Amino acid sequence: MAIETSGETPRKILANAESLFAEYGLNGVSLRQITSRAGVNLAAVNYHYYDKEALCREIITNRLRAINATRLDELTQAEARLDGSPVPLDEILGIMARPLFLSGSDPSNYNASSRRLLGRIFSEPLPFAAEILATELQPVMTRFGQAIRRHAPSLSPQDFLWRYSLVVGAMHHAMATLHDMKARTNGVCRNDDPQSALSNFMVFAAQAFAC
Amino acid sequence: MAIETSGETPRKILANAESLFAEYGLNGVSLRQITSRAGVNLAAVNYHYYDKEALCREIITNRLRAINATRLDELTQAEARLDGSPVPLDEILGIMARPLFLSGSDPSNYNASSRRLLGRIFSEPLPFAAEILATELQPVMTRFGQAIRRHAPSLSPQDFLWRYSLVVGAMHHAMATLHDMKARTNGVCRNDDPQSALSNFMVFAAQAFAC
DNA sequence: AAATGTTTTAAACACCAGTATCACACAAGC
DNA sequence: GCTTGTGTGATACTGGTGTTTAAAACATTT
Repeated sequence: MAIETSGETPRKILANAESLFAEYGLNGVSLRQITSRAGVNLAAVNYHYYDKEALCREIITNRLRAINATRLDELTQAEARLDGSPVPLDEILGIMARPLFLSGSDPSNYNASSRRLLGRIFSEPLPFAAEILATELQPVMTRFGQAIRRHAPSLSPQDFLWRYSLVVGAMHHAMATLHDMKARTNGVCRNDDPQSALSNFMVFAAQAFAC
Repeated sequence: MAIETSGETPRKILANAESLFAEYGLNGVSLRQITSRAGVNLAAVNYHYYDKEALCREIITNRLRAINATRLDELTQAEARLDGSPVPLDEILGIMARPLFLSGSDPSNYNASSRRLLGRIFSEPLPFAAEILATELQPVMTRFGQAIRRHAPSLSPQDFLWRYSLVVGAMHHAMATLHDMKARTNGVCRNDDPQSALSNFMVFAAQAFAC
C-alpha cells in the first residue's frame, strides 16, 4: 500500500526543497514544508542528509559543480584550440553565461527553480552559503576574469575588477529575477525567458569591457 | 540609575536593527539580538513599532523614500532646465545612482549598513519586502527608464527593458557587495568604497545603452 | 524461513522565536 | 497631593523549529 519504491525519497526531498528554497529562501522554508510537499516523513531529511544545512549544501553544490565543470571544460577547450592567442570576448562570455542561463549538458532537470535559487545564493546571508561560493565559485570566476582581462588591457586592475564585478552582479541578478520580469516590465517582457536574458546579457557584457 | 532619557529608545532600535539586518538578513536577526545590542528592553520593539514586520518596513521605507525623493527631485529639475530636450545619459545615470551610493543630501547617518541592507532587499524573499519595492521603487525606476529610453531609441522595447534591468541589477548587486570587495578581488579593490563603485558604474551603465 | 541491514513512521524533545501581560518608574497637570 | 499617562522592565505564554528516539515495515541474503 505504501506508494513507492527504493531510492525515491532523497530525490523527492531534493526536488521539492530546491523549488521551495528558490521561492522562499533558505531559512524561509521549514523541513516540515519540504517533507509534507514531498510526501515523505519529516525524519527522512535528517536520515538521508544529516542536517538541514547539509541538505542545502547538497542542493547548491550539486548545481554549482555541474555548471562550473561545464564552464571550465569549455574554456579550457577554447584556449587549447586557439593555442595561446586570446579567446574572443564573446566566446568567453558565452561560456560563462550559457551554462548558468540554460540547461547545459547535464541531464538533470535544470529548471526555473534552480536558476532562481542560484541567483538568490549570492545575497543569502547564511555563512555557509558564502563559504560555498568562496570555494566553488570564486576560483572559476577568477579564471574567467583572467581570460577577459586580455580584452581590457587599458583598464587599471581596480577598474577592471569593478567592471567585472558589475557584470557578474548583473548576471546573477538576472538569474534571480527571471521569474518576475513580466511584472517588473509592466508586461513587456516574458517571465522565465532565459534565452532572451542570455542574448541581452551577451551584448551588454561585451560593451562593459569595450575600451 | 536608568541610563537615559526621553526619545532615545526608538532611535537606538532603528540604528541597531538596520546594521544587524544588513549583515544577517531580515529573518536572520531576532528581536532579542536587536534589543540587547541596543541596550533596551525586549518589549520596546512591540511598544514603539507594533511588529517586527512594521520595524522592517519603517527602516526600509525611510531609506528608500529619502533616496527616491532626491532622485525624482533632481531628475525633474534637470528636465525642467533642459525644457523638453533629453537629459544627457550620464546625468540621468548619475542622478539615479548617486543618492544610492553616497550619503545624499539627507542629514541622516546613511552609511555602509544601509547600503548593504538596500542592496539585500531586492533578493529578500519576504512578501512584504517585494511589496515595498513595488510601491516605493517601481514607479521611480519606470520614470528613469523612460528618461533613459530616449538615448536608446533603436532598441526594441523588450531589449531595452532587458538592458535596463541588467543595469539596475548590477547597481543593486554592487550595493550588496560593496562591503566585501576586498575578498572578492583578492585584495585589489577596497572595501566600502562607494565612490569607486559609483564612477565605475557610471561608465559601465552608459556603455550598456550605447547603440 | 529466519536473520540481517535498511528505510519509514509517529511521537517526543529541547529550543528559540515573536508577542502579550502586568507591575513599576516618573514625569506633568488639575 | 494625588492622579493620569507614557515609557520601561522582567517574565510568561504560545507556536513553530530542527532534531532525536525507538518501534515498525520492508527488502535482501543466507
